[in-house]
Amino acid sequence: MEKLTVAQARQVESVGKQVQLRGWVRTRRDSKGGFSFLELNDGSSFGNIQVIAEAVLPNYESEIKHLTAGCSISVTGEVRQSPAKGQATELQAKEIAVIGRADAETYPLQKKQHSFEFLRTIAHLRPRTNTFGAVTRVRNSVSRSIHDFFQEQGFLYINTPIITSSDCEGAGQMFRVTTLDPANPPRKEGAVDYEQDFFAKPTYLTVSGQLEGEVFASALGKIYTFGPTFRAENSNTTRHLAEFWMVEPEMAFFDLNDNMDLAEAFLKRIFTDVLSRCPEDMQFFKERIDATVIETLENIIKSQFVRLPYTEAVDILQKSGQKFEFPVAWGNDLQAEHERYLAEQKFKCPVILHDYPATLKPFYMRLNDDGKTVRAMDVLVPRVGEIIGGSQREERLDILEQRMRLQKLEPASYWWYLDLRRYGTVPHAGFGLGLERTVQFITGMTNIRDVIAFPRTPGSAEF
RNA sequence: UCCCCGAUAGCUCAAUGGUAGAGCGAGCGGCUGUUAACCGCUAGGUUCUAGGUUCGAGUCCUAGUCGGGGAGCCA
Repeated sequence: MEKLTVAQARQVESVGKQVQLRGWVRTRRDSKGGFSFLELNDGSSFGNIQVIAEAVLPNYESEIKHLTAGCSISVTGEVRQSPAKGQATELQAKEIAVIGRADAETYPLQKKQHSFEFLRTIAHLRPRTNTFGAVTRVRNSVSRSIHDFFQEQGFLYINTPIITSSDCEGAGQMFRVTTLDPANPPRKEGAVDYEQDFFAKPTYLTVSGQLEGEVFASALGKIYTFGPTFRAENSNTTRHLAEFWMVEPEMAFFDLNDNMDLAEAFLKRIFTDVLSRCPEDMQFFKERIDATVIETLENIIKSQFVRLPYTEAVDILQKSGQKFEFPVAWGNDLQAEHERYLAEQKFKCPVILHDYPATLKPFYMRLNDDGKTVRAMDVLVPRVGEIIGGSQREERLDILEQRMRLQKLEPASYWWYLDLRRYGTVPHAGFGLGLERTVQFITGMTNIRDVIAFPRTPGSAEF
């Protein structure tokens, strides 16, 4: 007996095959003719397969008539062309074995739409919903494209440490990692004595693999990391997580323009792949979540991203005639409302803002000849905002040290990072792409907590 | 962290300070291949928690908890 996935059984090529399918019942419809339709899903595709269960099956009255959403079953039978509209094929059951029941009185998922807020409270069951199944397949497609894209271009996939001792990577609050007893830590002159901690120094969860990525780019040329990242910021928004996944390519001998070219090609590849690999899922997002998602991706793939120096952006915003809550002035960070105006109203496509004032950006970004701006870039997309942040890195030792002191950082504690500039320094660049924000943008899902399996946010780490 | 909003049946919501309801879901029954199936009946409530005002509180007040949206931080 050939075991097929639901996705395979839904293909017309499977008609005539005797097969076994295993999965979870989505719904049961009893027909007037004294038999039942079961909608079976196993996650292999968005759509279910319709199983025809005739009353002659020995367990029809005892078991099949009591199947409800959530029950797991194994069905053997013949794949047939469906006589009715709605599906190409269906499975004529010869035998249905109930593997696991799901008491309809207590099973939280019903044959109806649930709010995303409610589904978050049952994160262990929400992968069984249409939406979360579709999100999961899209997320997988994105991850696969990330590897495919970089591998095909000769990048090496490297794994940078999750636990770090750099206490100031520059990207905000960090989670401390310790084995000390919080109720009674060892002390030395009043302060906690971290020399007695596991690593004999304070350690944290990484906020970025960039600095380590630069180490490998400075030896192997083109590399990328792809892993979890942690920020202990008390951020309560639809775009922030305390634990999220980030892709960080780093390339030797790349300047900012090369970096922008790469980021643009990278995003276009991800979008192209998802449209071709997940058409059914994307159609669902279009119909139920955001009518514009497919069109938006198609337009982006065709068009060129707008590349706009910060200084020009300020000019455009000041002359826009728009009323902004926060005033626009050179040297100020652009607010969400400004970025949104540029991406959603002015250009209606991804915008790469670059060459920001040095005072707004971290020490490692390369200083321009004007002495006022750095070779930074942010890729902004409509609705989600910043999806990529990156820069050309400062490869000149003296300027890098100057910039560190200016930002009150101690060069000595970055001795290994500075060694890259002392020995065989080269111009290089890189960026970070937020995986969840990318999935958000593709799917139209409004809350980032609904595009990751088990979201970690302030006050919430259930499951 | 700041601002705003909310919490009532399993879910989504309604209820002028005066007997807590509907739709969906579930159970049972009906129905010539259904597909958000349809029709009928039934069951289902500590109105988030603790105080307070009132003859009387789901409704008003105070505090708290949790959730949502926006802002900041950023991916």
